[in-house]
Amino acid sequence: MSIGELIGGRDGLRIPDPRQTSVSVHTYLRDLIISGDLPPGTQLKQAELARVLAVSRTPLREAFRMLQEEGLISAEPNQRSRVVGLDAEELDSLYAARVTLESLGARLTAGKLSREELRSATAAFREMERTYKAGDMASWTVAHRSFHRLLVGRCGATVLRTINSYAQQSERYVRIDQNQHGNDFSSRQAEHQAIFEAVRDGDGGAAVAAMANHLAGTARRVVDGLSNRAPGHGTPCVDAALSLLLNGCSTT
Amino acid sequence: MSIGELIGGRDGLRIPDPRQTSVSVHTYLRDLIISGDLPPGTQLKQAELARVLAVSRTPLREAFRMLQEEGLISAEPNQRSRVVGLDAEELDSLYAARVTLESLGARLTAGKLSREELRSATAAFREMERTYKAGDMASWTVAHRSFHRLLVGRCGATVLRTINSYAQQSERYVRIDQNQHGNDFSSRQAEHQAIFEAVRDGDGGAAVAAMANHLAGTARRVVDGLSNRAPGHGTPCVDAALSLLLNGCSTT
DNA sequence: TCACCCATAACTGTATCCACTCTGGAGGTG
DNA sequence: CACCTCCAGAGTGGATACAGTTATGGGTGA
Repeated sequence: MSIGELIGGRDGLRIPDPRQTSVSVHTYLRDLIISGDLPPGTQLKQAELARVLAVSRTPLREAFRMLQEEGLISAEPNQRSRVVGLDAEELDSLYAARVTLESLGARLTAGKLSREELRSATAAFREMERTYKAGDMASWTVAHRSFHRLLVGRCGATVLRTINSYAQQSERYVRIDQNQHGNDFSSRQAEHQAIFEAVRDGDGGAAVAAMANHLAGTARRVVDGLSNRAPGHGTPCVDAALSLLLNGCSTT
Repeated sequence: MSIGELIGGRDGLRIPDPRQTSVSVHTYLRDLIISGDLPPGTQLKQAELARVLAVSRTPLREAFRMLQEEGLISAEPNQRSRVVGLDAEELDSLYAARVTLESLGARLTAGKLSREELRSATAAFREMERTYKAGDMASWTVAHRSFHRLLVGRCGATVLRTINSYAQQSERYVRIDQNQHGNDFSSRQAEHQAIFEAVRDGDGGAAVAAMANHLAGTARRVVDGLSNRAPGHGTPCVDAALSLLLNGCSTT
């Protein structure tokens, strides 16, 4: 399957600022990978992509380097880059780190959000309900992303970047989750509400517990879904992280 | 201060594989930044750097994009890139994440190292003692890095990449720590030993406790050292992370 | 002394060229 | 028929030149 065919139905590349074409290309390709339009294993040929996107190879190669640094594509010398896929094991450890980091982020953020930020979080929460009921999952994803980002907003720029990167990585597989378990929305929304209230009220412990349980639940469903086609092996890493966050290191 | 002068005393750029000049340039520049030879705020001019390193701008710009993705340099359109510096607050949150992630890594690795890996860790441990007594801090850093990496070796490729990135970021500031507190080597080495034994014996809880305490101690010294020139504000993020790892989320 | 302006320098993107490497198929060999 | 070798074409990586745009810094005038 050629790249031109794969992205044929999508919106084309937008370059709002011609001074940073490589950034636009990077964002565009990242979205293609995260959305699943470029499935794992897809070969990315520089010349073909440059022709399809109507940019030269120079900014394209810079975008490749950024994607490579994020772990989304592979890059071996003189070999075509490929979209990287995660197996169940890797996804388990990724989610374990995500559970841990976002829980820490929620704890560091608890009680520190401004009135303005709290209002934004509430708005995102309501937007999630609205878009879900309307079946507009694309907008739901945007609101969901914004909601989670606000609730870990005080953990420093570097850590925030990592959390975003992990969220993007795992978002590729959440799509599976959404399709398979589309009807337990209300319980997930209740989890979101619990996180929000704990962070709003400055209860760091509750924020950690709520965030950890929420993400661990997602992780279990996603990894299970991925394992349907392969031998399932559970989520040992996520379980370890969850136990660590809830009970501390005393319980081995 | 020009770049030529800053790196004049150092070894030049080595390009072992001419097929990946950009990777060599990336590694070289990263080392320069981490070592402090390029202090925060240093302007990086593409043309000048390309001339000094005897490479063209193409691989140089790819290296810049990778450094930017790692948060080591800033990149605004049509502006010179600058080496990014961390303030005490950002360093605190970075270390909080590092404490959390590496403790998780140690837990996931506990009891899973092969005999070969355990031997390598022991060798690195002894090398740290030898090089420290010999005053060869460059070699000590290499051994120390290797030691820490081995003890979190089973936490998945993505997380391992993050841990490495964080370690590099903070390594820039540990140098200060080494100079100021060079004489408590024995206690730090005891901490290293405690981590090693817990991981070797498969005691996940002890591994977490040992790793968390070790890194938190380093964090406090480093942040304190950084705050000498600025108003000190302690390490609230690291303290929160440490409490979370040791006691779980029940204690707020 | 300070504010402003302009020439210079620097960055970005594009295009093109060349060297090197890898891939995949044709053809030969056992 | 399976396997190997070899080679042409495709692909990547790097160097260089050029155009357009912007920041910078020093000189000038108030």
